Amino acid sequence: MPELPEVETICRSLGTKIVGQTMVAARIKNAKLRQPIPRKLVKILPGQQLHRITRCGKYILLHVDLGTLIIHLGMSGNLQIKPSNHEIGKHEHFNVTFDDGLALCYSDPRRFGAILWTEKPPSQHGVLKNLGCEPLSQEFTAEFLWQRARAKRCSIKQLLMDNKIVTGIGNIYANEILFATQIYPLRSAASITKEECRNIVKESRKILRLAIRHGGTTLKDYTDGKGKRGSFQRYLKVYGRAGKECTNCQTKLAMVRIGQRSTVFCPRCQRQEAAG
DNA sequence: ACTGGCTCCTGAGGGC
DNA sequence: TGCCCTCAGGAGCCAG
Repeated sequence: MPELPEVETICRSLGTKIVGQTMVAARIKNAKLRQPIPRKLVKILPGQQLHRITRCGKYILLHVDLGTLIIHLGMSGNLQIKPSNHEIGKHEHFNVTFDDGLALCYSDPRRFGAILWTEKPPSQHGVLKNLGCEPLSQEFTAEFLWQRARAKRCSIKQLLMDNKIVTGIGNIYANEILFATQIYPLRSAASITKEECRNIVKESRKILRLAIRHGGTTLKDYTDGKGKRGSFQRYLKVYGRAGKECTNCQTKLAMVRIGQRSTVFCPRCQRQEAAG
């Protein structure tokens, strides 16, 4: 489901409700996710206070007394706050209840997500230690992107979706960023100029920030921690619009598959050869 | 060391 | 109505 703006939105919506609360119980209904949910969580979480909720790429980190819960939502995962006596949903594989009568519930129909536990600094955990830079951080610069891109043989779109280089950009936002920068998605990453990198960095920040401000993109069932839908889907210019008119030049938008993912672009605005 | 392709899983939607 | 096929917001793994 979620890319950076959706994960960020979820973190913000959860924080106001449960940070500072103490866990009283943890339940695992179906441990079978991408990696099994550690059974020991049922024993070790009760009694621990939730201190902070942070985000690392598309990972959500719940910092408690003795360690950190690392949560990934995969394609269809969701985290929501519900009353602790709520009816357990069909795909609600895990939940934690707090001392004030609320529960944090993890649902994931496709079970591509993950719930992990570490007692070390989370940045040392295998899923986090190799993550690239945050696109909204100062570290993400034209120079950084250009240096990484020139050494790669993949397309620019795959580069943007490579979490070891930049974290948090998935298929929707990669499509939107390339449209905004008028770059043909199949262009080789190595052919992207420093000026184009500057533009990619600028537009990435702009699009991701705007998406966060609108609570993320709800295509089907994504909601934040309080069950509220996002509205950034209204601003999507290419994703999900194959065959429709380009908002810029009215040319019919085209679709190709890159690395098994649908890629929508404007054949006129995002020309294969450099403009000019 | 890279790269592309496959895979995990469920559900929705289209065509027949 | 129902069956079959395709597609879906992610990312780890493996062969080449």
